[in-house]
Amino acid sequence: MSASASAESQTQGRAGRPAPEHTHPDEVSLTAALAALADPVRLYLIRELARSADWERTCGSFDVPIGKAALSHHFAVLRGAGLIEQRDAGTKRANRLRRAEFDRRFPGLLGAVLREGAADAGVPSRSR
Amino acid sequence: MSASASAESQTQGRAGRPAPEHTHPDEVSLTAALAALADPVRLYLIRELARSADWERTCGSFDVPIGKAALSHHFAVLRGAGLIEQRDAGTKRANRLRRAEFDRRFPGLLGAVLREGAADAGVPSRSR
DNA sequence: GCGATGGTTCGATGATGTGCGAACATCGAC
DNA sequence: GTCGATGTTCGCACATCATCGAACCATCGC
Repeated sequence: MSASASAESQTQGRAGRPAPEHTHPDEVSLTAALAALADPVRLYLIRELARSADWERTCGSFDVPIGKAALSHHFAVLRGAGLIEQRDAGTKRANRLRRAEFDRRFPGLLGAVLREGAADAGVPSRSR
Repeated sequence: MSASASAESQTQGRAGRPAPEHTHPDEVSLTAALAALADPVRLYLIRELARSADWERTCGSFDVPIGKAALSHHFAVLRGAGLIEQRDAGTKRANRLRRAEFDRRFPGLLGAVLREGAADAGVPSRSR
């Protein structure tokens, strides 16, 4: 960090919170992207985010049968795969699906995954 | 190759060999499909099979830096994900990518994965 | 028959992933 | 300042996965 506080702009750069590290889809390997998508919980999160407007959903607004710790981990994985962007909003954390960027990096991939309707849809079950 | 006039059936239903169990793409969950694709070795196999004609490549014809046991395992995974079909050909085992069937089940998925060119392409490295 | 080739199966092993609970940090509200 | 809500981080347990070497089995060619 430099002397003058930089970029306190739209992303609501507050001090204190780790200020989530983001990975751009361009820096993500196909294997990593597929691995990030190959999980029922994360798939569900992606699907829900795709149905919602940007920044509409906070991390806690998802009905998943896991604890906070595990959920936080899943969001970190999605972030690391360039699939979502996060922004601090007060005490909560808002999310957005990086559809355009991810689509440019992996054309058709997200579309194919989201097109898959009812099969794996719904709240993921407890069994892996 | 056509010299073998055993003519039991083309899928070679012989006794002895396990006669590889196949899973149709229709019975595969999206999660399972993605998990099967989310591995450098398997991704390489799929890519190579996509470049080759049906039944052209045998299991041992791939240049991968792993032992036979691991390779056999990977083929089993691909089979279980409905991605490939295998047929016994004498002492070898021939493979084919189930492109059409898989495409009907997951439209665009294989295309998106194969479209991804040089990034993860080539012989997979030793590091997972 | 015999041996060589090509794959599969069987443990074992190390790595990775997913889950939890507890402790901690930050923010908004009072 | 204190409290409650929201997430993150830290071990830790447990399951799954990828890999290996060795044993095994079926087939082909001789």
